[in-house]
Amino acid sequence: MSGQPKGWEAIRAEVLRRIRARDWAPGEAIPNEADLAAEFGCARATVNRALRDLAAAGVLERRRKAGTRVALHPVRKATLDIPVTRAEVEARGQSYSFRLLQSEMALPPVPVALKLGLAPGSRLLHLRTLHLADGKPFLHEDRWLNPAALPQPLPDFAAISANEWLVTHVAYTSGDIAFSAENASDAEAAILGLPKGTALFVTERSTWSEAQPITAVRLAHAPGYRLHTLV
Amino acid sequence: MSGQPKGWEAIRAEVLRRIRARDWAPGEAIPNEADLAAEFGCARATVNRALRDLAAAGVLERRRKAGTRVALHPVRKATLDIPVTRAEVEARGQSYSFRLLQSEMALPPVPVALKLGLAPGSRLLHLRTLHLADGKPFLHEDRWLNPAALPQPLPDFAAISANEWLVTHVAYTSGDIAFSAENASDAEAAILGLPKGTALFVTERSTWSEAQPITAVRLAHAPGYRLHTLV
DNA sequence: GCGGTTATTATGTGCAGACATATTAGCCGC
DNA sequence: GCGGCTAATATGTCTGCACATAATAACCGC
Repeated sequence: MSGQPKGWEAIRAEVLRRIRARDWAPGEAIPNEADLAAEFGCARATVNRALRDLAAAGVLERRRKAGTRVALHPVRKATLDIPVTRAEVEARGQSYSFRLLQSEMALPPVPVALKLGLAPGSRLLHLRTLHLADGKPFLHEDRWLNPAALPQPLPDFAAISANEWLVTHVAYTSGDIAFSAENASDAEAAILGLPKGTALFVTERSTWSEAQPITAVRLAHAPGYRLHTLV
Repeated sequence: MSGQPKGWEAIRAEVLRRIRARDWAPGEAIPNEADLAAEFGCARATVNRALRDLAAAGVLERRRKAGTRVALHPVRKATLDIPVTRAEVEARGQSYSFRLLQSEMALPPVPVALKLGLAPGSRLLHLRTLHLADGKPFLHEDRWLNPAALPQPLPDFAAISANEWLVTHVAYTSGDIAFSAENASDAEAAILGLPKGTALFVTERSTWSEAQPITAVRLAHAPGYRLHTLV
């Protein structure tokens, strides 16, 4: 009817405005696509694009035939970027380097083997790497790699960090990430040059390619590390 | 030419397969939309939908005229759900409760005032809340609220947690979240019933409605807390 | 009333064509 | 060779139409 918004982003903005203004209250159904298209004077596909985007953001809930309604619990979703360590350090304007502390075939600890779903007794490549920013310890990486799932030949991990090599040479299909806080053990404190017990920000990740486990890694960040995101 | 995939998801899957199979290597440009549409025997809009989705996932990078290329640094994006504390506790199958420890108008510390962009001397409502899971300390919430930006009247925050009331009564337009690890201070350790120095997982959030600051909050999680997500 | 089948409805997706817009590549004059 | 203008090009978006699909609502026989 009245429509002056142009483009699907304008429509998204207007719908969002109405939700925020409580014109359309949480849990309440909003007009269907055809009606909105008529009101805004655009094609239904354009309205669809806008509403689909809001649904992806968790603001709306849509079901066929049932229609579109304002989400009751705005499950607020944040998206995190998971960069390569080198890029992360360089983005802070610091110089990046790393030292390979250990590289050997070994039997992984039970939790790692379980998590990756490996047969007992499978041996993996165990890498421990210290990443440095401006020469100071930044991150301790403790990684288990499944050679059977990797393209051969493997590189010299003292020359290229496993982190970086994997990103450019192995495509994973799925994985999971967990963040937590831990007190530094004696050993880890020594490696990072910190007092024992210092609170470390820990990232644990495991990745698969199809059904094959590729790697499980634990990253212990030096104090001051913050994972930041906008919503 | 050959195309049998049907639907934009099939096209996305096929493109992804080629990327993973290294048919199209990282950094390399892939055929343009028109060519792919011809190959798959579908409309360009359908290819566009698939490629747009992969670009949103960080797998592809697209620029007008420059074309589409496989992302060099698969800046993997993970989406986090940020639930209300009550829902989070109940999702673990535990019973939720909370205790309001403090509620008073006060002058916020400088970092908080700066972060919210407040004029010096502005007074805010300071709330401290202990959230419990099965009666045990789960989360210590230290919140500064800007009453000027809130709908009146304010509720009794001893009866409904600020967390929950805000979600259902105040729509924010933007905000930011940061995660870090900190050693528990004496005071915080006492509140959470932990030894001093315990590593705490800390979430800091601030939110705005338009240009108005609404709230800044610091959440200190008891040990064992993990933020988890799939990619 | 009750259970199960059928019709209706809102969203999901597809197509072909058109125009908009950002960027690059090439051209031109100096 | 170099700076700046211009044209070419790939993506971004919109339209109007069509059909598919999922889920509800209506109906009907019992």
